[in-house]
Amino acid sequence: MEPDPIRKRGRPSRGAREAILQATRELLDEEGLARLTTRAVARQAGVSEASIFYHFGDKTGLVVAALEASLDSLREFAVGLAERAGVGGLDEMLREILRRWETFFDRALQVAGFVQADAELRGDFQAYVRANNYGAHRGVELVAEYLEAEQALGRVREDVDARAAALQLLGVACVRSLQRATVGARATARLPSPEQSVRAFSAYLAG
Amino acid sequence: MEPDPIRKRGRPSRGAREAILQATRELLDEEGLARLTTRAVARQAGVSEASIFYHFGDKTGLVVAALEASLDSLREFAVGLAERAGVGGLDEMLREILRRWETFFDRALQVAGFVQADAELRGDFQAYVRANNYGAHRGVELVAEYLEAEQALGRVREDVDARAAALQLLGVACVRSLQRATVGARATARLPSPEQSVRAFSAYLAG
DNA sequence: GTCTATAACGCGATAGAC
DNA sequence: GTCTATCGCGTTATAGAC
Repeated sequence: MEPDPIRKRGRPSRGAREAILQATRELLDEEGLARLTTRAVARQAGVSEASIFYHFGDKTGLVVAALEASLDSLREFAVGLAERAGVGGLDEMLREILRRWETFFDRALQVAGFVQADAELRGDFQAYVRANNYGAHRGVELVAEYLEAEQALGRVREDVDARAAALQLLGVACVRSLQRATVGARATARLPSPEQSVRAFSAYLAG
Repeated sequence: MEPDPIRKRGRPSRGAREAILQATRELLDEEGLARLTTRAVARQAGVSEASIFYHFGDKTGLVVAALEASLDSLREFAVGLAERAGVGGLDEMLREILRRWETFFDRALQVAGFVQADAELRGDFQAYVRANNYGAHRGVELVAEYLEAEQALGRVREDVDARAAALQLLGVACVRSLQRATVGARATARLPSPEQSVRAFSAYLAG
């Protein structure tokens, strides 16, 4: 996916598609989804606007292609989660879960909120999410499976509701991410720290 | 969009300001922030675009004025929360908290995400939030104060970390709201229900 | 496949009459 | 205070040459 780490300058007569995707990711991080225009992407990638439409059909196709890649990291972590029950400390893993999902929510919130702000876009986006079986419930299920695996190992009390607990844990990450988005990165310090949250949470889990 | 649905009776030669605000709120709910144009507001309110700029200076002034009002309901509930400790069942109150914040997050997520999607807008918005001392930490503090008041009454265990617990509770509301935004209203059924969440949560609080 | 050029449109905002 | 009319700009997307 990243054969050419050199920033594209001039006209890439081959590899325009990759240059466009790379430029899109960069602009998304720097400027945000609302400022992402086909014009800016073309300029950053060193191609013409027409090439974007040739390769991706329309602007939506471009954005979807660029965002899909962002999900890969969390997906990889999440699907292997239950298998790692018993490995390392429980608190350690809970912190890692918090950290991973917080990073994910940073992007998800941006996309979700942007899409939510446009009634027509919203419908299309929800259909896309459903078709790919994305959604918060997937995360809850995977984390719950991990907690259940820990229950089987005796590190989590049997009478804990794993799904409810998983939702609570992801909720902490979600609010922290929202706080960062609305008040700024440093303002997350005004919330209970991840360490404090995990300590309280594992006190509950371990009884 | 049929030609001129005439939602407003005639031209409000007085009360144009109120008509504009009302139209703004309606359009925000119906179409979303991204589709909110001064043109659409003018049409819905039955005034000219120029009147909007006369009364609110620019589009931002209009949006801020309209959104401020949306906060009133939660603010009123939240500041009186601690005083209502001991009133009614604990579970009942937890459900009410969940319900109130979920409604709030439905709007907050939309605004936060939209703003997050524009780098320039983001800075201005964060400054505004800080100036008004808004942010998730306010909610955490107010809910924590309620839980502490319940601790004083003996309905919540003394060794529970009230702030960490408050963050968990609001987190549940936040994820549920995000699920609704991304997957659709009915998809919240794929998460643990508010009742299930409250049951697990109060089992933790009460020991 | 990629370019240049431009069409077609909607936007926020303003000028000036009344 | 409110209107009509319009300006200037940025946007997505397309046509047609090469």
